[in-house]
Amino acid sequence: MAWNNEHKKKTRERILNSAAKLFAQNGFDHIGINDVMKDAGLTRGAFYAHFSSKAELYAESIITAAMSTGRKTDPLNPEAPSFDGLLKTYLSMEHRQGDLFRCPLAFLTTDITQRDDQVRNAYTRVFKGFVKNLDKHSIQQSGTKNTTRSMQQAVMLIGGLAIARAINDDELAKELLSSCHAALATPAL
Amino acid sequence: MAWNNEHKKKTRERILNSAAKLFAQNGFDHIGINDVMKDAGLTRGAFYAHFSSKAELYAESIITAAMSTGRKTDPLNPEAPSFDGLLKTYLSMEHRQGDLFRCPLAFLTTDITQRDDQVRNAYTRVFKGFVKNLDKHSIQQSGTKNTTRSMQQAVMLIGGLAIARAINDDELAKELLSSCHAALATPAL
DNA sequence: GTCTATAGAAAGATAGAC
DNA sequence: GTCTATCTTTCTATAGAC
Repeated sequence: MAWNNEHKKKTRERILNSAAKLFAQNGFDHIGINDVMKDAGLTRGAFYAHFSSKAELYAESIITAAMSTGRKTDPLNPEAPSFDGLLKTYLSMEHRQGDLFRCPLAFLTTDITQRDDQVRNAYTRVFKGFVKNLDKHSIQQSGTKNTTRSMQQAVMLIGGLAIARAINDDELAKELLSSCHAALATPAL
Repeated sequence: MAWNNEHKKKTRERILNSAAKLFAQNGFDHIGINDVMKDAGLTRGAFYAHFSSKAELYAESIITAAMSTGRKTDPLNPEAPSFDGLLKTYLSMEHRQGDLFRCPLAFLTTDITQRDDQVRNAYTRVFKGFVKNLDKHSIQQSGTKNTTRSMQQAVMLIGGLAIARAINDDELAKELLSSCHAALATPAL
């Protein structure tokens, strides 16, 4: 019984990690339950022993993806990079590519709009956490918290990356990402 | 012959307008050719007399949607609003709702990432035009052109609206939109 | 819990009548 | 050019064996 529960939990996590990766890269509609299960080393039929629907998996995978990239952005985590290190990483061409890490806030922005409340709640929760982390960085840097400024910073990061991913011109994407970096690195924002 | 060609052109435009509206509101995968044709007052089978594929229709509909909202943003158009009027309109809760107008750059940002080059080229072209219009506003206002700043402004507008549409919390969305407006109205950007 | 098999629905694209 | 009918594929979700 204890072993079974442990095994089920591990399997569930494997499914979630596969889902977080595949959904972020390809969007909800282009990934089937089959794809996720295959990536996790299982088959279709086993899915419903872990989740009740594809939408539920999607919502949970957003939280999973956010946690795996978000640990690196919490300034209270001793392993987290500096604010400028965060900017460089987040607004990099590697992040745009999405092979190693992918923030679901930027990779799934408009994908979320078409989903049910279960999914949109998950996205909203992750966005609030993202802004809260930027608030913490503000406090560390300047001693003051300014949520308006944190939201502007969030838009510049998430929006900049999302647009850089949409456009089909690598040079323009580089210029766009570095423009966003410049807006955040100077005292402007 | 002349009448037929004129009629075909009108029909094609009706299809494009329906597509621009439905795709922007619902994304590529949730709108079928059937939905578009029904909205245009026709049926499925007639579609392929006008377009060769759904992807081609999507690419063209992005240009159509951009033109219908973009005329209002070109400062060289005498009917266009002031820069601050543009900010207010673009970052409004009505635009977030999308009933009257919808900028495809913000409504389809991550949707584009999954499509073929035909579609991504259209999006990229529209984005470049958007930045160019912001450049023109800069010149009118301050006499100097600053493309880096125009890109930052574009990200704040497009990204802010896209995120406001994704989150499931009207109050937070209002706060987010007004934060973006504040960033653009002050001399900061 | 995981498998194979399948039901049932939706949608892109084509064929052929008018 | 537009219609109806259809081919074909894809995918969610369920049933039942092990």
